[in-house]
Amino acid sequence: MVEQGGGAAGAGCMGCPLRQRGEWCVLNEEETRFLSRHLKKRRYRAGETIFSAGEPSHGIYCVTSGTAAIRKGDAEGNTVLLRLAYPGDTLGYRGLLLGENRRYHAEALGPSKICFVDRAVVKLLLERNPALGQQFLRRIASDMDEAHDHLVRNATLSNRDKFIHLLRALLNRHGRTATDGGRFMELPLSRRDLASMIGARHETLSRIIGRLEEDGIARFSGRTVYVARSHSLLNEIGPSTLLD
Amino acid sequence: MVEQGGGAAGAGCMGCPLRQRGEWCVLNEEETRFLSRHLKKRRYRAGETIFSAGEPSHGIYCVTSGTAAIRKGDAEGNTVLLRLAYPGDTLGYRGLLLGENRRYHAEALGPSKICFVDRAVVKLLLERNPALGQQFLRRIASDMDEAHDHLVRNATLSNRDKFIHLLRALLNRHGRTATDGGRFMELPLSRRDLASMIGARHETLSRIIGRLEEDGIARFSGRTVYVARSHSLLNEIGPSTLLD
DNA sequence: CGGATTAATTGACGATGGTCAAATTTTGAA
DNA sequence: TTCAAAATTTGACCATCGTCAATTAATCCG
Repeated sequence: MVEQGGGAAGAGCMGCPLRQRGEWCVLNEEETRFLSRHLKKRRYRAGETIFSAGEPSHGIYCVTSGTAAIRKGDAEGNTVLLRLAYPGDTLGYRGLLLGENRRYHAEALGPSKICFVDRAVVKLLLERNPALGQQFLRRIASDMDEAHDHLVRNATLSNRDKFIHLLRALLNRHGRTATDGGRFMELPLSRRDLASMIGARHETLSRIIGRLEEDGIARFSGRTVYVARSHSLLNEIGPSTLLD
Repeated sequence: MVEQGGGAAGAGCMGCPLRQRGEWCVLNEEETRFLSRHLKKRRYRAGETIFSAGEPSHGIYCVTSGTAAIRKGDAEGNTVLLRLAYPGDTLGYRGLLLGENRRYHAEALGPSKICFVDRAVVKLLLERNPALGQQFLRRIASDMDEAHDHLVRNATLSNRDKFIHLLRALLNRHGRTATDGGRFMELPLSRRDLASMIGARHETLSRIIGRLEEDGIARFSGRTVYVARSHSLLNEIGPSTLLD
C-alpha cells in the first residue's frame, strides 16, 4: 500500500504533475529528488481516514489525485465539513507548524493518492530552501482569506444563497460542459455533507434543492446536477473564489 | 501625532509591556532597539480608521493599547465584524505576506495606541532572526484555528447560543468581577456590531437580549452588561477560546 | 443646553429553518 | 440478485429570523 516516491510511477516527484503546482514548485532538482526519496505515497479508498482529530502531527499530506474532505467537530458533537482539498493541496500544516495534535479529521472522498512527508523532511527542506517557507506562508494566508470569506458569507447569506455559492464552487472543480451548453457534474458529497457545509440540516437542504428545481435553476438526480447555461444565473450571487 | 519608538514614553520598545508578548518576544536586545528606532507609534481616536480595504499593504500594525475592530464586507455591501484585536495583537500581516492590497477594514474602537512597522523593517528583522518568522507562522496558524472554530459555531449554534458565546469571549477581555461575585462589563461594541458578529440583524439581537433578561441570564443597560455569578451558566454552551 | 441625527427597541407578519416522524430511495454487502 | 442499513425526501408543525414601520432612547455638535 505504501510506496516510495511520488508522481508518475517510477519517476518520483520529478515527473509528478504537481511539481509545478503547490508549494513544492520552488524546490530545485536536487531538493525535489530528496523529497522524492523520502515521501510516502499511499492510495486511499473512498471514505478512508487520512488523519483524525486528537492524534499527533507527524508530518504533512499532499493530495496527488482524488479529493479529500476536512471535517471539524465541536464540543456538542456536531460535525462540519470545512473544505475540500484537491490535487496540489497540502493538508495538516497547521498541526505541524504549531507542534500540536490534529484538530481536524481528514478523509478521502473517493479513491485518492496522497503523499505523506515526515516532519523531519519538511524541516530539512525548509532550512535548505527558505523560499519553501515563503510558499507555506502564502498558502496559509490564502487559506485564511478563504475561511474569512466563508465567514462573511455565512453571516450574510440565506441558506439558499449559500448553497448556490457552494454549487458554483463545486461546478468549478467538478463540472463539465454538456453538449447543449449547460453544465453538469457529479457531486462529490452526500446531501448531509453539503448541508453541513452551509450550516443547515439535511432536511432543509432537500427542500432548498426542491425549490431550485421548481425555479428551473438546476436539476438534481442522485449525485448528478445539471445547470442550464441560461440559468447559470448562479450569477445571481456575484463572483466567487474557487472553493469556499 | 506620530512619534518614534514604542512602549513606555522614551524607553522605546525596550520598556514596552508587550515586549514579552506577541511575536516580537523572540527579538534580542539589539534587534529590539532596531525595531524601536524604526517603528511609528500613533494614537487613534475612537472610530478612527487604521487601514481600509483596497489600499496597498505597506507594513503591519501592532496594538499597544486599546481595542481594534477588523471588518470585512462582501460584494453585496454587507459588513461583518470579524474579530477584535487587543494589545499584543498584530494586524495586517496577511496583505504584507501576500503582497496584496488590504482586504479588511481596521479601526480603533476606543482611544488606542498602535505601532506601525514598515514592510522593509519587517523584512530585515525576518532575515536577521528566523525565529521571528516562526512566530508569525504560529500566529497565523492560531488565527486560522480561531476562524475555523468560528465557522463551526456559526454553522452549528442558534443565534442565541452564538451570542452567549460572544458574551463569554467579551467577558474574558472586558469583564470585571462585581462585589457580589457577579461579572459586569462595558461592551466595546454597538448592538449592530454585536449582531454582525453572530450573523444576525440588530432587531434580532435586541430580541435575543430581551429573552436573556427574561431568563435571568444577564441584565443589559446601554453598553453595560451584568451577569450574575450563579448564571455564569453561560457554561451552558461549553468551553470557549479567548475570542472568536 | 437643545435640536438633529443615529442607535436601539418594539410590534406585526410573512418567510425560512429546525424537529420529529414516516415513507421512499439508494447503497453496500452477502 | 436480495436484503438490511443508510441516505434522502416529504409532511406537519412550531420556533426563529428577517423585514418594514413606528417609537423611543442616546449621542453628537454647535
